[in-house]
Amino acid sequence: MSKGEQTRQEIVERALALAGEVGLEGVSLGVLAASLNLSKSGLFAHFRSKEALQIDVLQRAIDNFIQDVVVPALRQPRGEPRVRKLFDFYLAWTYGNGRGGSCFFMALTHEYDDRPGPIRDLLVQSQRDWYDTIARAARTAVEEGHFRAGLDLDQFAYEFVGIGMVYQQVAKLLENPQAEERARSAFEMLLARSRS
Amino acid sequence: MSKGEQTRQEIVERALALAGEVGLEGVSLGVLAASLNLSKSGLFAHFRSKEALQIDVLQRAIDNFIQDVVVPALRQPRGEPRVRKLFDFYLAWTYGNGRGGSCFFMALTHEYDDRPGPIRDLLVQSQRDWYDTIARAARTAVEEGHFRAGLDLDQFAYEFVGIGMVYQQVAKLLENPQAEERARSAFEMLLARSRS
DNA sequence: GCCGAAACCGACCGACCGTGCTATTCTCCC
DNA sequence: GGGAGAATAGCACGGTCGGTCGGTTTCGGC
Repeated sequence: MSKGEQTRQEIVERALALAGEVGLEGVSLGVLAASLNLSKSGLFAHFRSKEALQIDVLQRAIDNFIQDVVVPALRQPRGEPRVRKLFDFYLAWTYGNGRGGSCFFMALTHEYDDRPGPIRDLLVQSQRDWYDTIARAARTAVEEGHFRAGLDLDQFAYEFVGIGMVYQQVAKLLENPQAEERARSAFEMLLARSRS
Repeated sequence: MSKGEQTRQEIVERALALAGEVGLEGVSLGVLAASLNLSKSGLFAHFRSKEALQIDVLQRAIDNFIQDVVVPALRQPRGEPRVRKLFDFYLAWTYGNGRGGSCFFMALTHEYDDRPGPIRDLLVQSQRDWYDTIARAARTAVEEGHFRAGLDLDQFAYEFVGIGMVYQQVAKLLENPQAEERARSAFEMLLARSRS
C-alpha cells in the first residue's frame, strides 16, 4: 500500500471516529486535519470534495458493520442460533460504536432523511441491505423448522430493528442500565412469537 | 401580548420548523432572521444567546407534543382505548412533524446524546416523561382489567417506543409504504401479549 | 544517488458563523 | 400627540468554514 493510500485510510478512519461524536456533517476539514497532524490542504488533496470524503467514511462504516456484525453471525449455524447472534452483535456494535455516540447509521438516518444526495442514497441502500440480511437469517430459521412456516420475514426484521433502536435511546441518552435487559427481554418475546 | 412577545413566538415557531429540516444546531441566526424578514441583530436581541433560543425551541416542541399527542389521548376512556390513541397520535405526530423530517425528538437524541448541557438535560427529561406517560396509560389498562395484572409497565413503554422509532426510519428514510401497516401490526401484537 | 512524481504545506479566498454596540424606528401609554 | 421605552436595524468583530493555488518536501523506481 502506497504512502498516499495509507494516509487516506488513516484520514477516513479518524473521520469516522469524529463523526461518531459530532455527526458526519459536523466533521470539519480543519479539525480533522489537526487531529492527524496534517495541514488542511494536505488532507484535502486526497479527496475531490468534502462530500467525497463523507461517502468514503460512510462506506467504511458500512464495511465495518458487515465485518463486525454480519460476517461473524453468518458463521453461526443456520436458523435461530444465527438470528440470535445477529441480534447480539447488533446490540454490541450499537453500544460500542462511536465511543459513546449512538449507532452511526441511526444518527445518519436523522441527519439525512430529508437531505437528498449520494450520501442519503448510500445510507438507504445500506439500511435496506441490513433489513434484508435479518429477513434472510429469519428465513433460514423457518427452513430449519425453528420458526413457524408462514412467518412474515419483513415484519420480523422490522420489529428486530425497532428493539435495537429503542435500546440505543434508553441506553445512551437516558442512561438507563436496564436498557440491555429490556432489549433482550423484548427480543426473546419476538423469538417466542416467531416459533410456535 | 406585546409586539416583542409576538415576534419572539414567531421566531421560535419558525426556528422549530427549520430545525425539523436541518437539525437544531443547523439553524443559523442569519438564515432564520432572513426567513422572517428580520435583521440578524434584531432577532438576536430577543435572546441572550443562541443556546437560549434553542432551549425555547425545544420547549416549544415539547409543548406541541403534549398538546397534540398526550392531551387528546388523555381525553379517551381509561384503559386500552387510551393506550391505543396514544399510539395513534404518536404515529401521526411522528410522521407529520417537521414537514418531511423525522420526529424532532429522535433527531435531537442523536444530535445531543453525547453533547452534555442544558439542551440535552431538557431533552432527557422530556423523553423520560414520555416513557412515563406511556407506562401510566398502560397501568390504567391494568386497573381496568384490559391488560393482565403484573404486566411490566416500563417494558411495555420500551417496546411501544421501539415500534414508533423503526416506523420513522422505514417510512421516512426507506420510504416504504408498508411502514405504517407494519407498525400497527407490531403494536397489535404488543397489545395482545399484554392482555391475556 | 538522481529525478520525476506523489505527497504535503502555508497562505489565502469569500462566505458565513455567533455576538456585541450604537443608532434609528416604532409602540403604546399618559 | 408627545415622549419614554421597547423593538429593530446597521455595522463591525474575531473565528471557522470548505476550497484553491503555488511552492516545497518526501518517496520510490532506476
